[in-house]
Amino acid sequence: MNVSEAIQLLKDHGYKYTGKRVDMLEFLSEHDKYMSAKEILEGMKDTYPNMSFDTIYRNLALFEELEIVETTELFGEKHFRFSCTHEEHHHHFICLQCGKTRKVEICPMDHVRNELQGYSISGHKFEVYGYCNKCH
Amino acid sequence: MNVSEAIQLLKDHGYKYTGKRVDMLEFLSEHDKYMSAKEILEGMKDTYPNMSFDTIYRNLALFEELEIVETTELFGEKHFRFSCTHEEHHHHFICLQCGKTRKVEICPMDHVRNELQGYSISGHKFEVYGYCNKCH
DNA sequence: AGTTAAATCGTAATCATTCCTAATAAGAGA
DNA sequence: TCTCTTATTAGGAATGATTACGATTTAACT
Repeated sequence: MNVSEAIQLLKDHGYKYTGKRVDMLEFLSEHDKYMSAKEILEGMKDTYPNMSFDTIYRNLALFEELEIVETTELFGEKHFRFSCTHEEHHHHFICLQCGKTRKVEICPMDHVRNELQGYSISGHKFEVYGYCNKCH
Repeated sequence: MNVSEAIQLLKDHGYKYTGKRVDMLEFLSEHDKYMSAKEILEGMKDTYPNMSFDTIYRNLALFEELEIVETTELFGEKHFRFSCTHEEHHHHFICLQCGKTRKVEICPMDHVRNELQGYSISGHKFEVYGYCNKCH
């Protein structure tokens, strides 16, 4: 997934091409880490000083729906990052200081399905938290 | 962990024995599932019709600190359940309908530490979501 | 250029959680 | 049992993230 693909995806679903959406996508793409809505709004300030929270939240929700971004809950706030791969299922190590991530290759579900036979499984979450080399 | 042990733990740490705390502990213990603060307050209404949110949240935070309860985020709200074991590290399958849980024996961290050598790991989260037999 | 529906702004509303202050009650000691 | 000290609590106000809404603007199509 990159910015062009994301824009194409929006078009394919009948959504309009707007400067704000492109800017948000570029900002997300450039910053390879989990960010809060406020941080993303802050990052738009240079180009769009009056961008409203409504626009941020609405577009992020749209991006999430189209799987352009991945989300998680950190410190009681929803955080967003540009989807690092669109094809492969994966998990993350997340730095609690800077929000940067590192892919974790292993998926625990491979080992768990046997244990939960008969249950209807609709999803799972596996995240490792800590501090990256720079923040440690 | 049971109610008596929890009360003893409170005493050992210099906290007072109050009817409200005991009632909360009993309610949590009887309901073997994740519940929101509101649900727990609702459950207290019979015995303590005027119990305040402050009391609920303050005591739940205390219980969490003493590891009497386990917590997780569901549907954007913090949820609480009586700690099912105090000794062993474990994870849960969680029913998104009723909140009931089932222990998952496997911990993915056993397989992940090698992958993340050099990182400072401070925690992790692994939860499986779905619907239990009754709710399916 | 004109039309139309989507997108956006600015602000108000919502909802979970936290904070604050006066009143209450538990535990310790006399 | 009585009093004193301090933790606990009720009630309501404050906070902070997120959502909703009416008015205005703008992208996309004719």
